[in-house]
Amino acid sequence: MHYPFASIEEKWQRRWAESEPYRVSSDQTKPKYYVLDMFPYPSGAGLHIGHPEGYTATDIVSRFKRMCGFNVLHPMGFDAFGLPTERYSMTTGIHPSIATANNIATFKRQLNAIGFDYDWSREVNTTLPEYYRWTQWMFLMMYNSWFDRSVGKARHIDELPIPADVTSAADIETYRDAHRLAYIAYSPVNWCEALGTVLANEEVDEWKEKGYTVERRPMRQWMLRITEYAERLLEDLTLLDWPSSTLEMQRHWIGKSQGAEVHFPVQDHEHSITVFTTRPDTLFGATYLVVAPEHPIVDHIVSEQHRTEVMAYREATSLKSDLERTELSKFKTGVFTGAYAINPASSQAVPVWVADYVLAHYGTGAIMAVPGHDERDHEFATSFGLPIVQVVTPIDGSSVDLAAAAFSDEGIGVNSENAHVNLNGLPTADAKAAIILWLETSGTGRGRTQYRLRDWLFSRQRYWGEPIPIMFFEDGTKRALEADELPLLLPEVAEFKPAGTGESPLATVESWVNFIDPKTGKKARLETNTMPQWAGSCWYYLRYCDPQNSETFCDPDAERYWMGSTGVDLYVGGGEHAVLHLLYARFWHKVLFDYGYVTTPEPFKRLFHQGLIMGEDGRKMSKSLGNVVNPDDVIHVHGADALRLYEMFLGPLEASKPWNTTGIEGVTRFLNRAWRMIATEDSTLSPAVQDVPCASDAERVLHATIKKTREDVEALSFNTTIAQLMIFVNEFTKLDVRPRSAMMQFVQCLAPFAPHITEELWQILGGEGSVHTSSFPEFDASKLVVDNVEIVVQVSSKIRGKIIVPLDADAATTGSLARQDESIARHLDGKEIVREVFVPNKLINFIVR
RNA sequence: GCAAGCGUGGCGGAACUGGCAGACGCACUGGACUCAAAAUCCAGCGGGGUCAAACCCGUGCGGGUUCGACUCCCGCCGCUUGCACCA
Repeated sequence: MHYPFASIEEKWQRRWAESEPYRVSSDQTKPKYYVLDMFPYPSGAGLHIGHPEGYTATDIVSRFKRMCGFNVLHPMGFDAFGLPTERYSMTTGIHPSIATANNIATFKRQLNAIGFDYDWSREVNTTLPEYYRWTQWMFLMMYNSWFDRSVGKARHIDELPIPADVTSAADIETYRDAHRLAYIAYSPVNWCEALGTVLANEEVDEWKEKGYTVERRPMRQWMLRITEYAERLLEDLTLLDWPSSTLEMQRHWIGKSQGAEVHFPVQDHEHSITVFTTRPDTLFGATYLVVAPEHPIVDHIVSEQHRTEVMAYREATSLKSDLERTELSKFKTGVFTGAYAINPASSQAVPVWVADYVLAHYGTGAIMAVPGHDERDHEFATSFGLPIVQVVTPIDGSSVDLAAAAFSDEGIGVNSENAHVNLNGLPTADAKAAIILWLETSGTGRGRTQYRLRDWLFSRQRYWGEPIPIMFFEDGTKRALEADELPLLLPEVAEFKPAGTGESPLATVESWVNFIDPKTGKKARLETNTMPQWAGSCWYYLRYCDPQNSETFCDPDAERYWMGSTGVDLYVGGGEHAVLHLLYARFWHKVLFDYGYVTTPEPFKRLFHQGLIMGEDGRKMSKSLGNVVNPDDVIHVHGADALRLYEMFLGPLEASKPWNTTGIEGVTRFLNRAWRMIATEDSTLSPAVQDVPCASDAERVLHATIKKTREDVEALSFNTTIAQLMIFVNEFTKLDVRPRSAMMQFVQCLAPFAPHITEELWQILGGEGSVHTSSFPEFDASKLVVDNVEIVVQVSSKIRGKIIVPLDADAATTGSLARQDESIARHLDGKEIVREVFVPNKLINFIVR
């Protein structure tokens, strides 16, 4: 006999839609709690079973916090720009905005069917002009900013000091452009000549498999200067209550390393090659240099004799994907340029090579190779017969065979001496300091901190994204739109095919691209690149605080209230966003912070990643494996409350765990038992429920349940909360007469988990108003205290019995009671007790000989 | 290769700060109810051992610390995730 979940859920969802009990209050006198989900990309496939996991978790927390007296913000929205929709439109001809609207409608229907408490009046949709207007506004904020390293923060571009020798208007603009946080650069992209388009990284493999050629080609791109924030992004990680693995990943992604740059003059040229190294102490062992194939100096220094070979190598490199350049190439390749550079420490002439194991975008794009003390250089030197010199020896004085392998540990300097500096005998740390001092005094280099983090390639050659609000005039100058000219709308088009020139489909919309600028009267052409999908999600959490505002992205009062002191109190989402989204959003937030638009240096105080729900076979759910579970089906058979409860009961929120179809019957059974504990089959109050006081044993279970629910919900440990609620039902079902007040408090504990059945039971019990706006029950610690406790008795650390003693009995009392126990007496018989270990209310241990 | 995390019954998982391993649920077994089945209720359910008990073994493997280790330390093995020539 099932409780009537279908009619109950339908009824309450309808009532909630009408009465809006979850409408966010603007009452700022109450303490706020901001709990946020990572908003979904509304794909055509609808909700999958993984979505409700994190969403149920935040829904439970939001309902719990509301019942605890907080003003709760628990919003939802859609991150709807993106490639899949654009590709769908290319094949179907349906406009992306139509497809997006349809998909969002499906998502909302499905989300509402699960009974989430979103206030839909605060919904955001990144593709609506009222929203992306502010995304563009923030882009312009960065465009109009430079990073003042002396104070470590962004300032308006007008405040950028212009050097005295920069005088012409054009030069000043060029100088400013070189400092803007949003700037144009020529950056390599995946270009496919046959398709006439730029491909996203994730598309490259797909097209290569189909036989297309994809090359890395530098193209004009917008970049965001996130690297200026590297140090702050790294340091402020300490302010966060995040999973340690995510913090570690962000640290690694930022990749701070200390070292030095060293200038190597090139023989018979004016040029010198600057390298970055983290082991400047090995400078005397640098026997050759390697520059990245893309390094501009190659053109200048390559000898005639080697030019053909070097250029061919460079060409071959551009055809390799990043993957082929790294993982798949087992052997290092490279070619000699014919040029030699002077090692400033040893004064030796060393050959300059080009090799793709050196990355153009890291450090200076050139390295000094120390094959004796670096594995990669060793491998390369061995392949090409380059000399290997030892300049570091192990601390323990043992000898190493550098012909066989590099010695890359720290150690003691050897063979490292010239007229001015001597590293011999110095431990690595001291040697580093000594050589950096010499580099700086001799002008051949300097100490330097390097970050692995790269500037953010911020443009996409796509239609379905935010247009970049910049226009270019025929005279080569450009103008950014003013705030009052936003939003710059996407034009309505019927074709989404790329322009064929590497530009976005927007380039083909003549009426949009070319126009007369009303402010200057000049003929202008709009930027045709659009922003990447990450853009909209960089600030959506701020828009939820004040979603309808047409004057500003978020009213300062609303921002201060909802984001003040902690930022978002709890942010739940998949671990796949551990680096990019969370790093980008932190970056934007810091720029906003520099201008005082936001109150906190960090947007998300506490972060939690829900684990993956796997298929019943333990493998990742996927259509091709046929192991996908559809939430609509589960709701149809078991109800939304059972779905919610089961997803939370499956295991710890952060763990990945397999779905189990019979498992959900367990929670269904629990809900049925809870129903029968309180109500009859006719949905009236069970005659067993009466206005009687609680017996003390039952009362202890009740208070333990309240305590456990309060504590475990805070800790997001929902599976153990549910286990306790099950214990409650098991205990109280045994009673022939069940106190009404205990039943009501139980219903309140269950309410955040199963909002529909509890609302109905609350009504049956005669509760006032909605259970979800009632006050969460308090527990009384004195009701948890027991008179007697069971104590474990061990003899020589082996459990030999259990005894009941009064609470807080002392060692003497416990010891004598224990000795009276028959089994204990037998084990102690004829033995000498050499020691007694006593833990109050837990155990007593007799150590015997 | 580097980094982080995880290994507990047939299964999902619990176990505070080192103190009764296996809460809760699934599956399974037996019983009650039923003409029968479903549903429901009751009981059992790590392995060995015993008529029953006593007792022995048991948290990936090997060692260590401790009166006492799932928990702490060292070394392996396996799995998951992320990064991947970052000089």
